[in-house]
Amino acid sequence: MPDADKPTLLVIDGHSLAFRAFYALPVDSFSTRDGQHTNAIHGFLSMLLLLLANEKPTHLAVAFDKSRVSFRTREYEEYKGTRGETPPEFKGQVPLLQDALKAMGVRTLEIDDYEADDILATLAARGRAEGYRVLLVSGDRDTIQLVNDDVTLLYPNTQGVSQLKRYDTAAVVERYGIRPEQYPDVAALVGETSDNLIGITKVGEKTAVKWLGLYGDLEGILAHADEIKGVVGQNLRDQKENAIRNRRLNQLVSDVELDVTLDELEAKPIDVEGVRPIFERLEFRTLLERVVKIAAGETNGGAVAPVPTQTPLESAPAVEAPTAPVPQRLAGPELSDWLARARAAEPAGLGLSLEIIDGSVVGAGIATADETVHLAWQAGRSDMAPFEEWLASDAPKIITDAKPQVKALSRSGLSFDGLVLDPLVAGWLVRPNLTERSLSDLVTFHLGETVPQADPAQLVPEEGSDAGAPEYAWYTLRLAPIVLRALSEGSRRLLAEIEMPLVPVLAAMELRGVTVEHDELATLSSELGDRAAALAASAFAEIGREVNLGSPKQLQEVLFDQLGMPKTRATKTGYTTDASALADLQESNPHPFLGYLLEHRDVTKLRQIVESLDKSIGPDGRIHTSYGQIGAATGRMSSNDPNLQNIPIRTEDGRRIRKAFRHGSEYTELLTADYSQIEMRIMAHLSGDPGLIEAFNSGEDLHRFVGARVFAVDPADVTPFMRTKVKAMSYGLAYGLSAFGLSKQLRIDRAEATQLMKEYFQRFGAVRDYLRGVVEQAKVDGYTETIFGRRRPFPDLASPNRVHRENAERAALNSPIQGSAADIMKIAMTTVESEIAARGLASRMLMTVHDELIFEVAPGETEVLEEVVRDRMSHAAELLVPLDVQIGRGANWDDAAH
DNA sequence: AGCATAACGTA
DNA sequence: CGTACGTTATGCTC
Repeated sequence: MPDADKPTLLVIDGHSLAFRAFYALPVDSFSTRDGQHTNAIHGFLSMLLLLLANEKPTHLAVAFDKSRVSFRTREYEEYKGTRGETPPEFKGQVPLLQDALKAMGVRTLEIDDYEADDILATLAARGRAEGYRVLLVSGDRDTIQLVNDDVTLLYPNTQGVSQLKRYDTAAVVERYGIRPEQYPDVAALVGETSDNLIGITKVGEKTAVKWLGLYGDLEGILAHADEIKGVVGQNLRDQKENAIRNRRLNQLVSDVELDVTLDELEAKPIDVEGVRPIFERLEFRTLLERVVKIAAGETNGGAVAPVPTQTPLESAPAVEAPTAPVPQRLAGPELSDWLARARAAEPAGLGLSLEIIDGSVVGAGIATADETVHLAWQAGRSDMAPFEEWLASDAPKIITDAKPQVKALSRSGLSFDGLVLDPLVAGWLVRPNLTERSLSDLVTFHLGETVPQADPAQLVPEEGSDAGAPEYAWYTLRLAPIVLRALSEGSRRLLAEIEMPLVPVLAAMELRGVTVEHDELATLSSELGDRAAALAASAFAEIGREVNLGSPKQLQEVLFDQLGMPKTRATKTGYTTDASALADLQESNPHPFLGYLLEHRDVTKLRQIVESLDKSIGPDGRIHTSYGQIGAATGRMSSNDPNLQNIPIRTEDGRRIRKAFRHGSEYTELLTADYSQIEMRIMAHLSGDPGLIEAFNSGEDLHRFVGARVFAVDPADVTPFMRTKVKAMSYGLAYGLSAFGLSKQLRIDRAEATQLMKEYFQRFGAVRDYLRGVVEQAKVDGYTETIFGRRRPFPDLASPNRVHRENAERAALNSPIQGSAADIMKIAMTTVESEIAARGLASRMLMTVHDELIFEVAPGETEVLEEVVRDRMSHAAELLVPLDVQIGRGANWDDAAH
């Protein structure tokens, strides 16, 4: 078989190379924010990627020394005894390196009692026997003995690990003047300082090679020791035991028992998703990009070997990233023709990116795989009609971060339809714990390329448009197949049927906003301000000085130093002064200061919310929040600028804020609709628990029903206290509540909490089984899944760190429940919105708060809107239990609550 | 100015 | 030692 056709086995001495890398790269330049040194890992992986690219091994392994002791140290205590303590900066890096290699799918090997070089020797022998071309990488000269026609050694030079010298037989002969298999004899005579093997005094490389030439091998030399004249001859005779011992120790063992076959070392495509968390933890940005590139090369070509590249360490990849085509400027019939051709060329959709200034569209970029068009748009330009028609049609469009662009289209009076994919949303479905928040993040992550950064100084507002949109559209189009491929089939359906249709719905809601009365808020704010000032004054009087009540640091001084209160729960920076700790202190060490402080906290918190809302009221008298569709890892939406999902409701003062939320002047009232106990219903559905299902079908109050079962009494005899307990228990379940947490929350003792949980699970055992099953399944799959196929990965379920692991377990437990509720709400929102449109109603959906929707009602539409909302919401999903929707109406948000 | 932390509002 | 968010003030570092 010609060499080129042979499979290539690459085996690396991990310890030796990592150590070389450690000394080659400055420790200070490679460490994570939390102080973990990474220079050895970085250098090693960088070298590995280079090797993968250049050598294209079909099979791959990295060998490590299992410990510093081996059969050699047992035989000769001083073996490697000259080596000092391992530098502490190096020590911790090896396990992390091994983790990273595992994540990359690279097999690591270590064998008790043997050194990594013995593993190299064994694999070299096996590889040769089985017809492989073998490449060894080691910084240990003993491995020279392994070189032959099929085995090549790559040896790092003094400059580090980025350049490896190739030793084949010819190179060994040239460098040492001997054949590779003779090298151990030379080394035995000369000695090896780094292994603490002392050779024959006055015998250096030259003498040893000369002797070998004369007598063939070490045995021959020793047999003829008497013939060798002079002092060196005498030294040889005196010290021959050294040479014999050295020779015994430097012979590598080529038949170590390994628990792998060569087949099992086959190089696998790199799983980018698996590698990413570890590389991110190590803060290896450029390396990650290189890995992504290699992986992308594999998925495209299907080849095992990575993309060919001569990448020098830490410089830009030699393989040029493709660049976007030069945009054409088209209008009128030309534009029309181009769009027709482009649509035929890209049936899955064209890439689109809009240029937006002050919220309005001023231009657009449209892309196919190899062409881009740049349009300058303004209202009334007739030669833009083909573009406007295309926008309004259901012709498929792909837009990264579509929501703001859909809003801009709407504001500019352009109709829009046909959004089939937003790679930002799709990318979030791939990795819901996202870090990619922009097109450029996605491109770096999925394509391993960098979006050319537009220089702000270069932006020429010529014809009201800047360069950029065509390129963005082009990158968007290229991302599309990659993010789609990364999604499971269920996730693709979720994307197409739930997430994409939701985009224009959220855009419309944001544009509508909600009327909030400034005067109401202003009055409330000043009143709260007065109360805060009075409370602060009272608090200061109690301690005889003024402190900043908003500063935990200063409060700690007051509480623990000045007032001598017992220390509370520790935080990173001291001791907590949070509300529950202060309440505990108030019980154990009553002090008026605590009461004033607690109340001051409440009042200032409310005032702060009021102030921030007030500032957000626009010139139209309305607040336009922004919904984060890719906000929460569970699938929920978030709200920001301002957050309308944390408006107080529990206290009277809080509800006064809700009273400031009104309907617009064209409307008659607000209508709120919320799912009652949706998470419990989802638990009933997912667990199939007969008791819980019966509870929801019975029409009885849920907590009363559950309480009756748990405490074995009639529903009528369930006391409020019993109800409170089971309610806390029920809700806690979905969060992975422990007996400890339950006892703390209910202020009952641990035994009672444990007993309560026991009774609960005796009656509702399927719930417990389900919750356990979720975590177990997640440990197997690595992710959880909602009813509608939304996945969320949980790498930490396998964490050796108990705190991390148990946190992941609770999150995994909760995710399908919270996530399914989010799925249902998203479906409801989309269907309600389209039903309102289909019926031609003027009423509008304004807000969502996780399980609640808020509408403003147009004159005369109360009944029909209520019917539409109730119908669409309750039929958003068919579960084993009904989805109950509660509806309320009123002049403001508070009154509309039921 | 940018960042982390503690605290706290909602579902 | 209960999940998921966003916002704020404080106090540190740059």
